[in-house]
Amino acid sequence: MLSRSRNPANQPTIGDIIQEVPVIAIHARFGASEACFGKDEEIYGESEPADCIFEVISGAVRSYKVLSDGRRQICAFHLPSDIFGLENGINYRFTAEAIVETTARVVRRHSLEYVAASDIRVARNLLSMTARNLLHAENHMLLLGRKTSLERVAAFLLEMDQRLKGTGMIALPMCRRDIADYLGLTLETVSRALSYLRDQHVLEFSETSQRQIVLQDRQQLQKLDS
Amino acid sequence: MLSRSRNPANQPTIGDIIQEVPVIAIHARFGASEACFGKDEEIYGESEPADCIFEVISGAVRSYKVLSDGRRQICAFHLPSDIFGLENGINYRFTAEAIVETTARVVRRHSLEYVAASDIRVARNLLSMTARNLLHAENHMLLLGRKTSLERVAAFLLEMDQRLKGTGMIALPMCRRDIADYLGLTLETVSRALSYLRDQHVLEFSETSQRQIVLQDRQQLQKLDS
DNA sequence: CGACTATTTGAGGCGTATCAAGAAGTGTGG
DNA sequence: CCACACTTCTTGATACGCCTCAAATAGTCG
Repeated sequence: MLSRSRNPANQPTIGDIIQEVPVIAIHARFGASEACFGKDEEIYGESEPADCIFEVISGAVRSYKVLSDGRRQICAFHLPSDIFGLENGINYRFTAEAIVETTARVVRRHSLEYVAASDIRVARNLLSMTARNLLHAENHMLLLGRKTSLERVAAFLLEMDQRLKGTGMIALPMCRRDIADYLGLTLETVSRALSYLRDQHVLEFSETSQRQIVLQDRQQLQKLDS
Repeated sequence: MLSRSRNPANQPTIGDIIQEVPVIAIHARFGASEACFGKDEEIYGESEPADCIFEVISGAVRSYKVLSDGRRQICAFHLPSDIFGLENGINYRFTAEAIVETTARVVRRHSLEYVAASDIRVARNLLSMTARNLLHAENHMLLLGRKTSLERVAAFLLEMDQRLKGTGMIALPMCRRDIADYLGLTLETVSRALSYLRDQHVLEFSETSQRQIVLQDRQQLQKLDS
């Protein structure tokens, strides 16, 4: 099972949604294709018709909402093997942009819905994906409503470490402003929190880049996450 | 169709989930019963086994998470005809408490899942409910991450007005602290925002109670909501 | 009526935002 | 490979919005 083997965290891929069929078969069954997006390129805009569903192959994507005066809230980052663009209504609820050069598998929505209408296992996978997104959103509400800046940054680092295979070596694809807009802070506050954690020997920046972070004391981070 | 007639906003009731069967029939089919909860009584606790699904008949319920030091984030208020306690995982993700004296229809989870496993229309209704919850959570993330206290209170009033039939007469079942914990603020800040809106003639308190609010300028509120 | 809870209002403090400047990193063309 | 422009990140100084603490008022219920 191709789609299972690269899926340790039990997150369904588009292959899993149509029941563990190897990715190759999905292409045949759904006419899935691949698309490539440059850095900062928009993949779709908020309230556009939601025609396609995407699975990140490589790169990273941000999904966000904006207020009329430009304040932005990033609601999720999508990393390789993540699915995004799954909608129940007619239109997309977010704008999605590639954070770095990104390739994605693209499935037409009606193809998937056609199968889901007759196959209850497909429908159940759609439900479990949506439930997973809901779980993440609810935890993020607690973070945005009640955690301090340090707690937010600690939670972010733990989330990224976990999603980037938990090696303690985090290669962040996104800039400080993206992190800030995800955590409901400013980029300066994020930077200060990271510097503080570095001074406390909880983490280290790599020599080459401030986006490469090495976790040195995960227990301390977990304590900060409350 | 009983369940349709009291359902103008197209929110599925437990009746709708099993396809528009009148409520009477649900009781027979699922063995649904009714339960009553006193003010501040816990309905279920976070991470308890999620055995039951509830539909508010009368009253109001809050669903919340807490941090170890007591900070609380209310993620949703449940009003009459709302369903809550629907989980995809094994355990509840929130604590649910009655805000006032509340009666609810109770359905055993496995009864519903038994039907959903074979009936794709039931499964699709479960998906659409979860998607609706997700939509609300995502909008609330924007509020918690990026809106000012005044914008949050304005958004709250508009949400409550809409859910309480949009008459402009809002009888809030919850106290200021509950509102604050829903909006990621303190109760004093909520109180100050409401007083400010009263001074601006955007709303009025009823003579009898500060929980009865009359909206006088909804346009102004919508402007504040960004 | 009296005890208790909920709400309002005020004064002051704190945490994060804002503004600003410099350092570090990245990319491009010569 | 370096020079230059540009973006990203860090750090400092200050401002401000919301929180905290406190007290008075209003509302609720026995």
